[in-house]
Amino acid sequence: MGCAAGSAGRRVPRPRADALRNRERIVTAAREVYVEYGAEAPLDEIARRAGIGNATLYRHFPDRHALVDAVVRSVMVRAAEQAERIADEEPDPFAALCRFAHLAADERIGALCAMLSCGFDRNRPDLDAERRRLEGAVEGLTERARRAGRLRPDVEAGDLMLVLSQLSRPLPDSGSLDMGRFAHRHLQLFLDGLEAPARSELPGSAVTLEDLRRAAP
Amino acid sequence: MGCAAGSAGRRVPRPRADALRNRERIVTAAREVYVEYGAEAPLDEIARRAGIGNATLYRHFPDRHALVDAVVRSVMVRAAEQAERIADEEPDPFAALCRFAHLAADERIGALCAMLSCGFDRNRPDLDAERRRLEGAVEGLTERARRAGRLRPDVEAGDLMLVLSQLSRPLPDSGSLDMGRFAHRHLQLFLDGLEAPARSELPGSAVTLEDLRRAAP
Amino acid sequence: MGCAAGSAGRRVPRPRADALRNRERIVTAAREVYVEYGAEAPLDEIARRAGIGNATLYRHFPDRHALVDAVVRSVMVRAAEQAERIADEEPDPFAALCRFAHLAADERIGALCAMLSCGFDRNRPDLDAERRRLEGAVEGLTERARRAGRLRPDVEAGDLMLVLSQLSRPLPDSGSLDMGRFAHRHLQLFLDGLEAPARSELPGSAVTLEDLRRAAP
Amino acid sequence: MGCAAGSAGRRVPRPRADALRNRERIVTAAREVYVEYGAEAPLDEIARRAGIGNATLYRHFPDRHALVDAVVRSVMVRAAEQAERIADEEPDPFAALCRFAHLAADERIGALCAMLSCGFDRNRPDLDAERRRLEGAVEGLTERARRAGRLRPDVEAGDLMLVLSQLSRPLPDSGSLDMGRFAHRHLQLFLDGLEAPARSELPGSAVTLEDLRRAAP
DNA sequence: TATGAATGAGATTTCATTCAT
DNA sequence: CATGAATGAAATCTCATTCAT
Repeated sequence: MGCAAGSAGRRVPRPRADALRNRERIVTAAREVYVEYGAEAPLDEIARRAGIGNATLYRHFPDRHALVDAVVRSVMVRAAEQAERIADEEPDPFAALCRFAHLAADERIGALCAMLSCGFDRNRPDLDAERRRLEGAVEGLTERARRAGRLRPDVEAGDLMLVLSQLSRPLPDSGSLDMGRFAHRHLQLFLDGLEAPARSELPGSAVTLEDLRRAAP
Repeated sequence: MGCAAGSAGRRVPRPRADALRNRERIVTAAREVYVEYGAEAPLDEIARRAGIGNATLYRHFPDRHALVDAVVRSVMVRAAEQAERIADEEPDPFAALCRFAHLAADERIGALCAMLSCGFDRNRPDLDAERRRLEGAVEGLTERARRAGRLRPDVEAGDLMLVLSQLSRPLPDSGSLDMGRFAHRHLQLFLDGLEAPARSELPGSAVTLEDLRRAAP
Repeated sequence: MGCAAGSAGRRVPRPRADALRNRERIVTAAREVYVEYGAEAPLDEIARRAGIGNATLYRHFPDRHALVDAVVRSVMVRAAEQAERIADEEPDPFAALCRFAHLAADERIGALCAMLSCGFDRNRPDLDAERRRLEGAVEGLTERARRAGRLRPDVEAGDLMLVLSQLSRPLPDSGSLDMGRFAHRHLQLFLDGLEAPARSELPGSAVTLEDLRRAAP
Repeated sequence: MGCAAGSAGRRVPRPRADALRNRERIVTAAREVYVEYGAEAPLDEIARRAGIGNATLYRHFPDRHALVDAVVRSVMVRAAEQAERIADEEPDPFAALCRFAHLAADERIGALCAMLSCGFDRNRPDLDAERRRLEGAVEGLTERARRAGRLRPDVEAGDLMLVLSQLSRPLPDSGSLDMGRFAHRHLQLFLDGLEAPARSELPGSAVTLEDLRRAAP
């Protein structure tokens, strides 16, 4: 069957190759720039870094929100892919959780949490699929660890995701400071605590992914 | 005769009472606004909130940096005071650490960590006194807990301060989300881990306050 | 001899059917959009409304001016056709004038007067034929009424055309206001005055179509 | 009694002289530019013409709407003043109406009708006073003429205002065309018709000022 | 001294027009 | 020939900082 004229006469013209490439370059540049400058980064800087005119950026993403959406989506997908891969490869349930956490930190998930938090907005049903995929993968990892008795029972996947994001967030203007070094250290410290038996009753209730989902602006 | 007009023509005018009050109001307003808007808050908004003209703000603080300095100094002092008070009042070394951490989170120390990180800038010797006072107080608390065997020995005061700041940072635009709830929960989770025996070797070396001091932009 | 494939290699390709249809759709869409948005309407909106790509629009009309020309030409032709038809059908000379005026108002001739005024530009000899046809038709109507003593003798066809355009121009952003209602009312009021005997000497001299012709930018 | 500390301790600092002067210059420049360019005139052009920086314009008028409001208010006041003065000076009721109409045309009331139509917006209660003043003055003139039997009884003040605005509107881009000449001519033609006895029943009902008031975007 | 006002530099966004598929 | 994409120039608006009262 031909890939093109499948269904009725509708015109769904396949996106042009160069446009796709540009779109990709914009999202990549945006992720870098967001990590570097924060979410307030000037769009012109993103366009410059992507090597395109600023108006081209607006053709692909009608406003700054749409670009953030795209970056969030891409980050979610990458994180989900890693979670799924690790679930397949790593036999030890807690080690799997740890590997995922450190990899996600390397993915700059914390630097992008400004945007990620938007991604959990219930008003963005267009991110639903990606969100559910990521949630499912992370919940799979935590559930497995919990069943194996390797995770404090009062801790949820949402707790992990939020702490992970916060601990790996760059300090604003922390030019020369290598946050990565701190992030991995503190993440491991935190993970160690997750495996140890509970010592105190935690204040508040567990943070579920549903909580994060309700959190958006 | 006022205390000012000591020698002949020299002018060492004691700051007027209203000027002092204005200065105070500006710093208070700035702290609120920074917590609310982030460090990019428009200076006019701060002036408005303080109930003064914008030019008055510039008379007291020649540029945006000077104002941040003042806010940082005030936050440092408040945190140091609490640390010192708790050290006096709380007999249990680990409980003292915990109480300090939660109180500091309530002080929005995380919301202000953008500015705090500036405060550790080596180029601001005018913050030296306050910084040393805060460092001393927190190191006192951690040292006491460590000696009592209630703190993982591979953890430093700087680790605590940094994690504390990160975990209590508000999510950007987290409108309806009550970060306080999460902050205290995750802080406690982290503190529980600090008390438990080490389960893994932490990556990187301990974060000392000296490290943070070197981190500034 | 066929008109097309006359000599050897010359290319005088008869316009393709679809190209003609596209051209027609563009002009129709442009007229609608101009009435709706004014002459500043984005060309992309016109292309969208016509259901074609924007570059196609440029193929047919090299610049915004050319498109306006085409719309003006089409409006002129429609108005001329009506004037000619009414001249044939309506025995009463003044009633003919009135019917033409009200019909032209319904044609949105006022909404398009921005462009019509361009149409009288002497620099557009390509509109000459259409302009002369419209002028001829309207002058025929006024001349007949004047000869029958039903029209103030100091009034010219150009006066009528200009007043007609002005009175039926939509107010900018007059969202809910039904200009049609006002236009027809005030047009009739004006026409009543045209039939009545002169009460005062009019300032200025009569507006001839030649005047309008010289008016363009 | 001092002019300042009249009532309680409220601070209503008298606007500075230079600011007032600037405000005045902006409004004047805006009126000119609107007449010339239409309501879409670039704000930078207005600022340039007023001889101030563009940001100063924004200090006085937070957005383009606020500036239009100010221009509308000023035009309304000038027109009302003229109507009142003429009512006092001109003994002949119909001549008074005519003088007002021609003067208002000279005031470029038609060129500004884009903005005037906004001025009749019911959502701008801040224009209420000026609007009522103008309405009152014009209704006074028409009522007097009607009572004297010098005005078609089926015509209202609103009809006059609207026709007056439309007939004196400049053609878009009518660079070299002297609209003033046409405006006065056609206005007089229309006014002649208003004094003559009715020849036909007008379509629609009279346009009251209330109608215009309801017309806004 | 305190203040409202002024300002230029920069950010976001739109649009007519050109380019490449 | 038709089209989506690209683009620079311009318009609106914001804000840190300086100026004048």
